[in-house]
Amino acid sequence: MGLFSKTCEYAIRGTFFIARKTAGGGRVSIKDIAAAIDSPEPFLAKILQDLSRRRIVQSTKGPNGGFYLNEDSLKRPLAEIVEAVDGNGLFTGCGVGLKQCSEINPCPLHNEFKNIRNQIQHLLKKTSIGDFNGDINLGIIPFGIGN
Amino acid sequence: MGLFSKTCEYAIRGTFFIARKTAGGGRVSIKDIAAAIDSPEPFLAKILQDLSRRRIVQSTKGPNGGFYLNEDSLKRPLAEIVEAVDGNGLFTGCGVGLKQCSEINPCPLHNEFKNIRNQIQHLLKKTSIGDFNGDINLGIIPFGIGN
DNA sequence: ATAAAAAAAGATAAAAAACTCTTTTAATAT
DNA sequence: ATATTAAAAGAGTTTTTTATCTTTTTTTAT
Repeated sequence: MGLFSKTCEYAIRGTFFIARKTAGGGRVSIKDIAAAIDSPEPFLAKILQDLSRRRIVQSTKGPNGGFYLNEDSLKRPLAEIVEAVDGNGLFTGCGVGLKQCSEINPCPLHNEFKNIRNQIQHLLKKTSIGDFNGDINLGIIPFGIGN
Repeated sequence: MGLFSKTCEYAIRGTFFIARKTAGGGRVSIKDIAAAIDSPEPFLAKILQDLSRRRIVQSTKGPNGGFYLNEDSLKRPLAEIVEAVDGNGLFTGCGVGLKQCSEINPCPLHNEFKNIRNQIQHLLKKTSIGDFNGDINLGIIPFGIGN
């Protein structure tokens, strides 16, 4: 198990790919996204459907349709995708699930976990969906051939 | 989803409880452990069975039997429980599952995730199962009534 | 030796996550 | 208007995780 569920990883990778691919305008189809980010197409379709309902990504049907991102969406933090898909379990509660553990009565590991989780949250909040589109990423290519 | 699977949380809580409860000698039964750490008894039994096979906890059958920890086990890092139960997915690979991402060709988030995961690993490695038994924990009580 | 206690082992069940397939709806080009 | 394209919606299926139940084995006390 990684930090995120598989569903969430697909959601992040898919959204990053849409951002990059449609940076100059246009749309990209589920088929193309799925192929590029190595995810099962119909499953990804469901995930993006959900993100679309939540206005995290945009889509249109019909010829020349597909997924894209508007300006607002590009500015959204990664944290919104993670929260939408995995909830906030990564950021809240006791790290080891102790009922009696809280801010007031912290378990011995509480503050250390809290520190780590705050860092995760900070990273996901400061990173926006559109952050890695341009030359900013210094030649690093986050996706495979055909990106 | 938190950092760990539920199975792993039960394993950690259970082992901590065994450590504390048998610090002065003796054994503790699954029944008592399950009640104290708020986990389903037969499920916890399976988990501890597994940890027992891996020599992470000790057990004996029969009257006055139950679970306990020997000196070696008390010194083991929490990381061993986590690895045994959840594997090393939390510490390795790309944070968002990018195939093309690696040390040599890192994705834009690679190093930030790596840093966070190293911290998690360090915390789990430096913390031993027996660490929170004595006065060390400064009056903090990690378990409920009857601990 | 026998009975009782307690974990180990094995087999099964329920719930959640991951994944697939089919039909419907919306958009566009002709 | 019609055909075509592509996502949305809905209804499954499969796999994994979480949880339960029953039987067996081991240990101890009597």
